Amino acid sequence: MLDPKFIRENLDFVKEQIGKKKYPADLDKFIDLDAEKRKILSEADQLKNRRNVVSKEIGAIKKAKGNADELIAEMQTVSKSIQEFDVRLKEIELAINEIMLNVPNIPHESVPFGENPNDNVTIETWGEIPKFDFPVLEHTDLIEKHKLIDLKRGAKIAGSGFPVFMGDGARIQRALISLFLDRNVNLYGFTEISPPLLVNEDSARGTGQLPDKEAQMYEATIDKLFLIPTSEVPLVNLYRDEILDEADLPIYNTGYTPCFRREAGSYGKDVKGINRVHQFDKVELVKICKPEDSYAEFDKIVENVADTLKALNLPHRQLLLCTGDMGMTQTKTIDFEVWSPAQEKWLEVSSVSNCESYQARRANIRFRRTSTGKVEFVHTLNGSGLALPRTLIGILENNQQADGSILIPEALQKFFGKDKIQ
RNA sequence: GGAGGUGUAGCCUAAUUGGUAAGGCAGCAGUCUUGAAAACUGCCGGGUUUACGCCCUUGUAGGUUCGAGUCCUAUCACCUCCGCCA
Repeated sequence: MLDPKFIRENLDFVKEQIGKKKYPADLDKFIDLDAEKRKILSEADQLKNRRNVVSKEIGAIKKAKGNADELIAEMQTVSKSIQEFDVRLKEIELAINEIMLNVPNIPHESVPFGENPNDNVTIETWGEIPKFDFPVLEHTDLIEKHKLIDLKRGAKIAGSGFPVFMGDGARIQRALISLFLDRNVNLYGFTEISPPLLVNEDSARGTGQLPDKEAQMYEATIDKLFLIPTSEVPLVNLYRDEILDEADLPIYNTGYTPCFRREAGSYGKDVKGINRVHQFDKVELVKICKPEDSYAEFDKIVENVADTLKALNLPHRQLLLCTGDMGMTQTKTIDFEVWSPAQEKWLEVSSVSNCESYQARRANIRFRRTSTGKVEFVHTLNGSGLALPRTLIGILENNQQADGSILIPEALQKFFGKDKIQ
């Protein structure tokens, strides 16, 4: 959510900026409603003040055994007016809220304008794209050959897109999770969090999954809970409706969770194997910090993620997303993509974003600045570090050998327990 | 799932038959001091306002009332006991 005051005072600028993203919003209507709201609020406040003052008088008169019938009669009509104002106010606030929840965040000045993914900018490419002197197998073949993942049985017990990891497949998943968490905690200073996998409606709204991405989430309707599409949701909502101490910032949280996504619109080649699935594992990075620090913290997350990909020796590139390809809540996003030699394309394994105060405003996460004593919204950032399935594809495909075996990256070996799959 | 109890600001604790949230601790600033402690003064939930001020806040949402921490309804969290359960 954007600052209503900022919109009011910079209407043209905001219109221009959000026009660069693909989310329509009726800001003119907001301006009208906002003006009406403030008018009514001030009138209602005056009446409430009158009621408070007179009610006190009535109390004093009653105590002195006097007659307050006239004042009480007046207050009856005043109270009725207040009630009418409050009803109208609630209607307006509901309407404003609906608009505001659909106004996207304003892109950072460093973000390139663009219509679609073609306009994203590659800012760094790392590693050598491997050359093979034998026919390259796709990950779908490799997982079958080594019995790492059983897609058919997964489809049987749950549905298409619910892979069953088994044997070395299950083990390498566990190894990757351990590697990621250990690095995030020991090298980058994050605190490990193991959160609930289901969240309530307020949490889903707090991080911006509702109302924008409702169709992407599985819902436990009887209990009004949502299966998390990313641990960003619980990791940020931990602090919902809180005022944090300045001394506690920045907060660095990392968490491993399964993630659940309905992904209704996907089809075709993209979903082959484990390229895109309904349930997958991910280790997430979340930061809560002061506004003036968020872009430095953003750069640090990007560096951390790149560092981990290098540790796995995975050829990858960084993309600065253009305005048209960004999500609603972000001001700036850098995607990390790993090279798939069999599919001959780049696969997204991480997305690092700064939400500035957008999520904080929605989720009402603030901090008290010691120097001024004032309460301000925090900035929130998140990044994957990393998502497992495509990272696994990268490892399997890039490290395959002529004899069909797969070498395990050195950094992963101590977690995996051996140096190859064969 | 059943029964009972408890929710007041960071923490602890008051508030008469309904009369508009008292106080303490911690914390922050200042005075005093060589420095510190102690003592004293002010601040010490949120919003809004240049400011004075005003509005909101007793878990949450409603209701009754001129007026609700207090009465009524619903709901949530925690504690105790019972049941079920990895």
